[in-house]
Amino acid sequence: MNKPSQAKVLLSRVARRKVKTNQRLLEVARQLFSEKGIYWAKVEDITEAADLGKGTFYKYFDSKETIIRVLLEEGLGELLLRTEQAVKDASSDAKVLAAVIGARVDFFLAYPDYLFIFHQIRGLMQLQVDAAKGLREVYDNHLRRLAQLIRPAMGSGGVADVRDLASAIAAYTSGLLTYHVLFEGHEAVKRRRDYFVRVLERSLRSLLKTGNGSRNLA
Amino acid sequence: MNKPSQAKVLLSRVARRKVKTNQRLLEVARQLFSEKGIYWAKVEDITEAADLGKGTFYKYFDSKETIIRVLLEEGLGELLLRTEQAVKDASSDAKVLAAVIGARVDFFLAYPDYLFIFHQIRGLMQLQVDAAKGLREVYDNHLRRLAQLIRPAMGSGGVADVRDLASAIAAYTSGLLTYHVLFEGHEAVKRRRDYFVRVLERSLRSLLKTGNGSRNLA
Amino acid sequence: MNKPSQAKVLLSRVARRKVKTNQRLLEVARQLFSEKGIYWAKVEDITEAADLGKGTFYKYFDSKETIIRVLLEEGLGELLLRTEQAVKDASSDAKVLAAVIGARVDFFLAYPDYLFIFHQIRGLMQLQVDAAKGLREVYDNHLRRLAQLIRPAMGSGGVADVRDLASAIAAYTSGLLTYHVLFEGHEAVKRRRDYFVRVLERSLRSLLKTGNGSRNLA
Amino acid sequence: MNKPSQAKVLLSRVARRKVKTNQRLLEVARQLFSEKGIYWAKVEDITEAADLGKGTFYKYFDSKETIIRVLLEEGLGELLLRTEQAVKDASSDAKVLAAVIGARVDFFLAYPDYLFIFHQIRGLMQLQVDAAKGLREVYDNHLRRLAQLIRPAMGSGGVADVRDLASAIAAYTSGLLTYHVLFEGHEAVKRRRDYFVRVLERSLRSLLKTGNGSRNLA
DNA sequence: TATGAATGAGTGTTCATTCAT
DNA sequence: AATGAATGAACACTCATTCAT
Repeated sequence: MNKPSQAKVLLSRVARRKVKTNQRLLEVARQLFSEKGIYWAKVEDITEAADLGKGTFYKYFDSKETIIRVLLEEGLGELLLRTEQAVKDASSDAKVLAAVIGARVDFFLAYPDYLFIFHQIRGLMQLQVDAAKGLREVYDNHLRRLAQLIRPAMGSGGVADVRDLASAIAAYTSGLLTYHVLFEGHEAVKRRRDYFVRVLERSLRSLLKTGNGSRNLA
Repeated sequence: MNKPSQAKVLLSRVARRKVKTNQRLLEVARQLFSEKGIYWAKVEDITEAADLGKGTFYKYFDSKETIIRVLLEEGLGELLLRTEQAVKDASSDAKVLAAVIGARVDFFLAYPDYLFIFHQIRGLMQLQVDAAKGLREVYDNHLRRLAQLIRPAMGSGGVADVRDLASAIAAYTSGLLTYHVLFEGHEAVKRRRDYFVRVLERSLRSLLKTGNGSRNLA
Repeated sequence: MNKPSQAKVLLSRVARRKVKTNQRLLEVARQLFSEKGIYWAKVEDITEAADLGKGTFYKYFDSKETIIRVLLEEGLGELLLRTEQAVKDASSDAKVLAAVIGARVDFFLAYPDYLFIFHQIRGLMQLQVDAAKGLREVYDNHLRRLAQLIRPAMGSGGVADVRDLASAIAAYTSGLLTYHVLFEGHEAVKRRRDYFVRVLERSLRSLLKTGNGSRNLA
Repeated sequence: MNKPSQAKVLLSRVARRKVKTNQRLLEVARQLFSEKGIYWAKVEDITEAADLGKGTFYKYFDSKETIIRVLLEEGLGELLLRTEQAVKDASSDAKVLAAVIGARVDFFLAYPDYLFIFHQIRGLMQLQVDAAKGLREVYDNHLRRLAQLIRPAMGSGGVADVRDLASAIAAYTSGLLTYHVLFEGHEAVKRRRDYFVRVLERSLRSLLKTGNGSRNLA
């Protein structure tokens, strides 16, 4: 009765350590990718900043590409979580869009590194390059889930596909914020948070009304 | 009377050939940078696609970085040219903004490759990387000129600096189009050209009215 | 009591290996530079001869230029060490010059590769080429130290500057030996070691007496 | 009677022009090789300095290696010519050595570029590199002829082979001058021309007396 | 004949990844 | 598990040489 419990405690201590190392690598990578760019940030830069041996990196991630994908997954995961909560909390269908946008804006204001990383990854995804394959899948999955989330609240708007609205929400929000954070700084944007939410909602509603007969390229 | 003319023809034939090769390299680079990304498109990819020897590239451009900058310069140059014409053609100050936006939208619809290249370059510019230095200079110069162009037509709006409006015009336009061309395709966006001009004008005017007390980071 | 010692042994094994690899690279480079010339000996030739991967070279030396400089520094360092010892051991001021020359001759007979490498580097140093910059600094530093070493023993000879004598010692010794080792072979020169010391001393003393009103170009 | 003469005149004009271009290339190459070094001076540097097209170089010389060899041949040819004259002018056998040395010193003072070029070429010749083959042959030929020239004047000295004396004359002279021109400047050495001749004669006579049982490596 | 645009083998260097310790 | 020394494929770039004009 003691042994197993001891083993469990020991294991969980090791396990906790592993989780911590994993997170440290991800955090450091996020920051470096944002500062220096995905290609210019070297694996060794990451392990050095995380105060780990270079080999350790490969104990946690199969490759540099993998950590990029994991970072994308984590970011989009957290983003979805917040979006889900926002949808739940919305008092009416009419307020869902604003709530969703607000959640996403808040996410990027909480993790501005992700703005620049997502900018780079969006650039990557559209390239005819192997590195892009896995990323596109992750991103598409996020859009799919986002679409499911907002579908109930959307009437039969002009947009043929809620999926298109989802991708527009994603693109507009991070596009707009990337630009403004870059030029006005994180703090200034934070202060005008509500303004940006309003602008985005208006733009997206306008998109909704117009309809666009788009074919989704994804 | 024949000799000199012949010589001239001969000379201009060689000269024309050089100009053509230069253009071919730029065109091919533009396409490959757009398709595969600036990082993944190798110099040899470019020369191969242009059906030239690898060394030839370096007769025309000092380095890979140089061709990226030249491409940026050329693109922004053409963009400015069209913008200038649009401002001249505008029948009133009130129509200048729409004209400018229209010119820029038309540019990107004419050279969609530039959308993706600019997206990448904008990503590059903000990085703390040597490669970014020269590019930022070129881009800033463009924004400065754009600001000069629209200044006369702008009253004293809420935006402290016309320069901020200029950078917003640049960022909003290519940001919006990048996204829509990617997801709806070039043709679909072309058809809705006027819609996008209207959307952009409205967003930018809204920005103008709001004012933002931004500090320009550039 | 065992663990730390084990760890220490383990660490020193790796450390020793590193030192060994470093030395192997330097040795191989010294030999190849001497045999094939600094220009014709390629980095890959060196790593191949050292039975290492090409990338390993750059873990130990920043560039090919660096290993040349390190080789020069090491050679001149050892040369200075032997010269210092010789000066200390000299029983009188009058014997210092002969002792210094003897030490330098012995050095080159012990490491004949350095004769040819120094010949090349001296050629390099005088060129108006970037590669020469760092080397000249190292060499000048050596001459400066050599001058300090012999100054106490030198009266006020006809040479305005002991520094000039130092550079003459350096140049005459390796110049003469380079030629004779090349034409008579290492062994033959070794046998006549004392003869060369005498010849060099006489030539240098003659230089001293003459005086030359030279301006030192270094 | 007219035609051939015309043809001859025309031909000789062209021929003269060719000779001139040839000489210009050689002169420019000599200077650049001396200034920047044989490897660092590019073929294009030479043609550019000579104000010729790059292709023209290859109309006159098969390769870069060829021009180096021609330069060596020309230099050694002129050197031999002057040496021959000096031997002829010598009033007695005893004065031949001094005359030969004087002629060679004067040559290098007239064409100091050759000092640095010969330094480099001597370095090259000893390398186990293909580029060295042809050069060694040219140099050896010069030494052979130099030996023939001085043989009559040499009694049966201690040197087993006059050939060894010849190579010593060649090496000592340019070795000593290279060093002194480099450190004291061309002008200073010119002023002390007679001193250097005396020093060299003494050193070489000392070599003669000693004998060395050397095996010639060439 | 003179040219210089074009070439591509060859070089130094980088960096993601592996693996012995 | 953690490490970091070692690796080598891959890349940007150079330059002697060729050849069409």
